[in-house]
This record gives sequence, C-alpha cells and structure tokens, in this order.
Amino acid sequence: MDATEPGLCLVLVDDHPVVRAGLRALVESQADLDVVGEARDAAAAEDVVRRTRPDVVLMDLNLGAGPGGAATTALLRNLPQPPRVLILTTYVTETDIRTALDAGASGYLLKDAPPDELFRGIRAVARGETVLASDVAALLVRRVNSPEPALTEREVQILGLLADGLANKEMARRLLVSEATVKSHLAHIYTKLAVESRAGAVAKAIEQRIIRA
Amino acid sequence: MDATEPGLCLVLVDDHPVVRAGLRALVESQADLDVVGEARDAAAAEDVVRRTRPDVVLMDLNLGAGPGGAATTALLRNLPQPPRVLILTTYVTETDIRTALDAGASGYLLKDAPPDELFRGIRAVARGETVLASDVAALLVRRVNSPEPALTEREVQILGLLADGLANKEMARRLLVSEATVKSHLAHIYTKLAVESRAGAVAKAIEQRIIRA
DNA sequence: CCCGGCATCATCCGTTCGGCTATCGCGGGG
DNA sequence: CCCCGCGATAGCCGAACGGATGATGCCGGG
Repeated sequence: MDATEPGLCLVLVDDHPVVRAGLRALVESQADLDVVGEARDAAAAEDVVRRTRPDVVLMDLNLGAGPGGAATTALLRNLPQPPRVLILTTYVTETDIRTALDAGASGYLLKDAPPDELFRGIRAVARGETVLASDVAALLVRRVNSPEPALTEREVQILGLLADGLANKEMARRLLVSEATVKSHLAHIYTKLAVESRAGAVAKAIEQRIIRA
Repeated sequence: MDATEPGLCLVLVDDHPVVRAGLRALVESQADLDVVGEARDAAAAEDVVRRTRPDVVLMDLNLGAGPGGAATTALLRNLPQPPRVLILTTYVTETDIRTALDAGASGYLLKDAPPDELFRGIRAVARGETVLASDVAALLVRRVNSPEPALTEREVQILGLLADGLANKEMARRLLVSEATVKSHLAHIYTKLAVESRAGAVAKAIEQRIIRA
C-alpha cells in the first residue's frame, strides 16, 4: 500500500445505528478505507454526500420510513460528481436488484457475505468495476435462461396488489385500467407461476422472491 | 469499574458476518464487555455456548435457513447454567416478540437503537433484569388490551393449505371435514389477521411468519 | 412486412367465495 | 354449574372469481 495513496472515503447509509457503528468499526480496520460520514435516511445521505464527496457509498436498501435505498441511490447518482454506490442489504428480490442497478448502483452485496468480500467489493467498486454477490448473480442468471417465463412489470405490479388482498375491481381502479384487463393479467400470472388461484400466486411469488413478504 | 470485576462475556448469534463483526467491534469498545464467541446458526450457537459459558447471548431472530432465533433461544435456555439471551433484531411482529419471550429471552432490542441503549441493555440483562425497546413495549401493551389474534392450530393448518392455493372443497377433503367448517375457519382467520381475502391472508401469514414462505 | 409479445378491453358462464345466522358437543376456568 | 372458546356443521345469497374466446393497438425483431 503506497503511503501517498489517500485511501478510499466512504459514507454509510443505513437506518440502524448498530449496523452503522458496526460497519464503521469493520471498514476502519482496513488501512485504506475511511468512513467520512453516516446517514440514516435519504435526506441526510444527500447532505453528507454533498459535503464529504466520498468515493463510495455503502447503501442499505431498506431504510425504514421515507424513500428506500434504490430511490436514494438514484438521488445520489444524480448529484454532480456522484459517488459510486454499493448496495449492502439483507434480502434479495429480483426486482430489488433490478431497481437498484437501474438506479445506478455499482454493486450488490448481501450482509451475509464475509467481511473480506465486502472489503474487496468496496475497492472494486471504487475502481469502477461492478460487483455482485454470487447469490445475486445466480439469481439474475437463473432468470435469464430459466424455463419459467419471466413476469412482466405489469404482472409484478398486479402481484403486489394481490398480496395486499385487493379485489380485481380495486386493482383496476388503482392501475386506471378496466377490470377485464386485470383479470387478463391474472390469468397470465397463473399460467406463468403454474398456480390456479390468487392465494397460490401470492405464496409462490413470495417464495420465488418476486415480491417481498 | 472495579479492576477485579471480570467483565461480561458475550456470544453473538447472527447469520450476517458483517453484522457480527460490526457488533463485536462495537461492544468491545466497552471495557467491561467481551465477545468470547460468535455463531451463525442454532447448532453453532449451542456449541459455542457450551464451550464458552457466556453471561449474555446477543441473538438475531432471523437466522436465515434452519431454526430461527426463537427456537435457538429456547435451545440455549434449556442448557445447564443457561446464558441470558438478549434479542437484537430488525423487525417487530407481535408473534416474534411473544415467541421470543416465551422461549426465555430476557430482552428485546431493535437494531435501530443507539449503541448506548444496547450497552445498557446488555448490562441490565446480565443483572437479571428484563429490557424491552420502547417500541416493543408499546406493541406489547397494545396487544394486551386489544383482541389478540392468536391463531388456533387448526387455523394455521388451514393457512398452510391456503398458501398452496387449494380451494375450500380441497381443504375439506384433506382435513376430513365439511366445506362449511373450512369456511368457518377462514372467516375466523380473516377476522384475526384483519384481512378480507385469501390472498391477503396468505401474505400477512407469511409476513408474520405464521407459515413459512 | 409480418409475426409475436404486451397491454388493453369485452362478454359469457359456471364455480367459488365470503358474510350472515344458527346449531351442537366438548372441555376448561370462573 | 354455567359460560365461553374451539371445532364442526348447515343453508342462503349476492358478489367475486377463473376459464374460454376474441379483438384492438403498439412495438420490436426477423
């Protein structure tokens, strides 16, 4: 490690103080990694990033109330000289990954990864590389060449409402379409998920992490 | 702090290495707290507790695959000279708290608590006190004077079949009862879970971990 | 340029749900 | 001893659902 190397500046975004403090202690055990700020929500994240100009932001996807990690990622990436964003979260949903990467995240790691992988991930992201946890990558790959047809965006949306227990008529109102359209989407969903009822669809969708519980 | 005081011995149980390492760094910043072991699942927890005989175990409720934190708590509490168990987790569901406390946990804190509260919690639990995060306490109190939605064994059974997408007639056949009975159980389930459809019931049941996803 | 997937909408029809009300036997706690 | 919760049962009825079938417009790849 070159002594003239300034090291990487990090900002932590997580709504749990315990996790933040823990992460800070962890990464600061590495000589080349420095935590220059923390935030517990989107607003604080923007503020601290504007002031500290970090190289990499470690972002939890689930920020409790307010804007989620994906939205916050997009927010930070739209700043001038935006930092790289490395998602560090617990649950994996296909749509979570997609939206996070679409929002401009450079990587996606899980909290059940060993610290080593985290350190390597941070450095890789700082270099401009993209890093994905193997579980995450596997999930994406499985989707690509799986015999199971992928659900459309609209269908996933319907599934979300379905899990909220809404009737077809309600969904139609929410989505500003007719009830016939909703039933049509549902029929497709049933076929793709190989189920034959709303309840079965919800269970399978959660099980396959198409929607979160 | 008395120099002859040996300090409190802790074991961390969490399936996320990042969180474990973070927690370790955090609590070891306190002179009187020592982490003597870590575990990522129930089996490892039992093993390390048997060997290290800690005063307090910090337990995550969501241990990924295998036995959950509540089951692990019960396991540890049934050992000879059991350690105190302090639940340290993210989400709060009524049933989570109940089962954890029933399993013999001495406290229930949330990961969004400030580190200070955590340190105080650990010391209090070690002294034999019971500690509850204020959010948790509020939730429990609310439960006491509101009709508690404790589902019957039969009702949980119905929920399982419901998540498989079975029709009432099918469930009736499986359970060797009439369809009327099934509908009766469903009506009770809807009331207790505060939903009004099968799909909503499935989602809420999975969310509250009444049935597995 | 045509085909296919997607989203949209429509109608028909038989089945299923879910709410309502009511009954019955059983067991436990006041 | 009586009441209550639980499981089981029944019938009624309007609303919701799910399948089948077909049609339109749009867009993108071959």
